[in-house]
Amino acid sequence: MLDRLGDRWTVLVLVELSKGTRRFRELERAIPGISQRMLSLTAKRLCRDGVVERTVYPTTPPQTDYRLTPMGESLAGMVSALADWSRENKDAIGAARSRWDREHQ
Amino acid sequence: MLDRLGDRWTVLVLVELSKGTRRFRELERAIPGISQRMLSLTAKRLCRDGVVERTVYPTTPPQTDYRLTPMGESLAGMVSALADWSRENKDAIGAARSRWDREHQ
DNA sequence: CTGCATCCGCTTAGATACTG
DNA sequence: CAGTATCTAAGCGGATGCAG
Repeated sequence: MLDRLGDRWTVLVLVELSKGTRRFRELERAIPGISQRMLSLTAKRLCRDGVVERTVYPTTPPQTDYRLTPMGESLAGMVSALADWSRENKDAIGAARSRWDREHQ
Repeated sequence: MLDRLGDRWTVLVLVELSKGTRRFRELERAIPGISQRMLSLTAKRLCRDGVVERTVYPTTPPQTDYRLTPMGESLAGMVSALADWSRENKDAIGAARSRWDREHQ
């Protein structure tokens, strides 16, 4: 299950959806660098896992809303905590890497 | 920073080290399926990031102890929480996948 | 707008063999 | 025991084109 979190985009999608319901294009714009393909794949997998729910409105142009399920909310909470941790320890990790790289030439 | 957590083995190594100091072989045995190569690479990266510390005893045969740094402890705490979550929601996710697969044939 | 299909290059993991 | 070196195969992600 944790494998999914390593998909590079999954965490970013979860964090964005934790802020509220988003459409496909909104997610794409909110996540710099993600391609349509990866957003589509990531969203599909999250839907399959039952942490994200998709609602399609058959309008023209079509519209699709993505939002977290209750299970997704709880997961996003933990992921956000991890994201906070990484921000807080960003400098310490950078320093550790610099030291390591210097000592190992 | 979160990228590292997606390395598939990183989480397992962190969880194992959260139980206490471990030697190379102990980690290898405790993590089914990991190869020497991946354990070596994973451990090295964690050392570089400053979350794991390595102590080498120049005995024969050689011995190396791995243990979490204080920063590593805090990270391992969050990772363990995620691991617990995945265990608790394992069934729900499995059910969601089965339902999804059935509906999407 | 919201995707899926295809092709392709690159990274990565795994297997294996070898060193100190 | 504690790694490193090399090779190979698979998977992932990006770009592009097309469809509803």
